[in-house]
Amino acid sequence: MTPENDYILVVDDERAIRDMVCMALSQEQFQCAEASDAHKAETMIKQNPPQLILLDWMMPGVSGIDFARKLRRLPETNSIPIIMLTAKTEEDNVIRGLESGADDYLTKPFSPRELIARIKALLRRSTPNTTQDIIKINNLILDTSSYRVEGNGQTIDLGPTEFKLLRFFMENPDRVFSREQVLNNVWGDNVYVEERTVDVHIRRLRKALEKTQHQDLVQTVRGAGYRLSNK
Amino acid sequence: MTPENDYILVVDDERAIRDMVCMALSQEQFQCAEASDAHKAETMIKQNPPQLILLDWMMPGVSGIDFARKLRRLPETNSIPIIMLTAKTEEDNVIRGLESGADDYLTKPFSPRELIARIKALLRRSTPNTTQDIIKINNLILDTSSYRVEGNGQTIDLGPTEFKLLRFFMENPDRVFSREQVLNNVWGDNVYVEERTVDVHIRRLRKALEKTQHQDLVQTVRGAGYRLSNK
DNA sequence: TTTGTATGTCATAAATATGTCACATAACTC
DNA sequence: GAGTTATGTGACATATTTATGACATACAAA
Repeated sequence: MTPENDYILVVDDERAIRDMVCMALSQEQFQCAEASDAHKAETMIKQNPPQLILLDWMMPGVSGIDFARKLRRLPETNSIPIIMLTAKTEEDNVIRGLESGADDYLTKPFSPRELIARIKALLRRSTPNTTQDIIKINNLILDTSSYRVEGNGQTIDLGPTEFKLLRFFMENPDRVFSREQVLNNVWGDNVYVEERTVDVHIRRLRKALEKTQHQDLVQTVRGAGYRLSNK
Repeated sequence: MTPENDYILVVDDERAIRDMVCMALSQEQFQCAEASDAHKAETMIKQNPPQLILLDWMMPGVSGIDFARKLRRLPETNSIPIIMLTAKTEEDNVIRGLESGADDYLTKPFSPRELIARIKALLRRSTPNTTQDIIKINNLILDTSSYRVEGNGQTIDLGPTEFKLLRFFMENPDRVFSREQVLNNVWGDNVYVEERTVDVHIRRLRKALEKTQHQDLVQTVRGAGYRLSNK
């Protein structure tokens, strides 16, 4: 499993624990990914850094402690929150865990609810820096948190409707939507406007995109609707 | 006791606990201040915000939970890490504590070493955000401790609300906030004022900023809200 | 109390966005 | 190519959103 964006990485050699945790996470709308050892975890983190790591203390090969230390040393992983999971309850271990760079420490068996609560507490603190919802397609960058669109380095000015329209298409690239579907998704249901109104807004969007050499991005599919090309 | 700068505030009605904790803290070079109830704590926090708060769950008058919630609601105290101390060990309480805004939760009796380790783990993470008394964006310098704003060398005079507003935007540059979000973050929740009031204060802020050649810093994003441009 | 500053709200002006129409173009059918 | 249909495009009246000045009230300092 390789989630697209924000997700929590569970690193533990015990399959049962991983399953239990992932189940609990998914019920709270968290994306979840698993790794059975430190090596696999490292690869996954490199490819797509998670928002938080749940790390088992004991693992074959590299121990959780060493792995945490390593993550803390690298600037690109340094700021990812780590919660350590372990059967070891002795005080010394807790302290060693925390000192190795973990942000929190939970002893097995732990309650899923407490785990979730601790995850949320950690994310609450660390998200503000990370929260950037950016979608990239074909040199086009749309940032939903700053309401900015950039193409080939230049800023593109869009009206509210055009922004929503582009966002919708960028969230579903390469898919054709009928005018009715566009209306329902961008304008919302229960709003009545002429279907041809979509054409006009597509026009306005295209015009704005032309200014930064994005010629054929929004394509017409005759008889079917429109599509944002990803090719 | 009123430490000058960075310090950790211990809020607990039990003197013995306070003494024990402060002893442990001072051995680790942490400054320490004590408060025996929420009311006193509030006054101290207002005068000189601590770097971290150790908060007892049970206190006469306002409970630790309610106090934590309150701190989380106010923007100026929102980022101070809280560790909750308690005799209550039941899972539900842990969760309630964490959900009320605490960052960590320790049950009495706890080992001073574990407490220290958890404090360090929290500070390690939160210091970068909190310690920055001075925020700089685009030739604008805002000093949260002296309530001064300077732009291109000149001092800018702002009213309290405008200052908080600017501070909020400077802490979250390049992000668009709706009027409602601005109200919640700058005025605080549970305060009812018209959304349009934000417009007026934005106007006053802009006017003040104009005097030092900061023309287009606070931008309107039609249909969405306002943004402090970082570009 | 007086004086001065700060704050929230309103009314109105100004700016911008929106939906629709009419007509131009392009695409498809036969 | 003529006829037919779907889409592109500019213009425009209207609606919506934001800017701004004024004002009454609250609050604090003198």
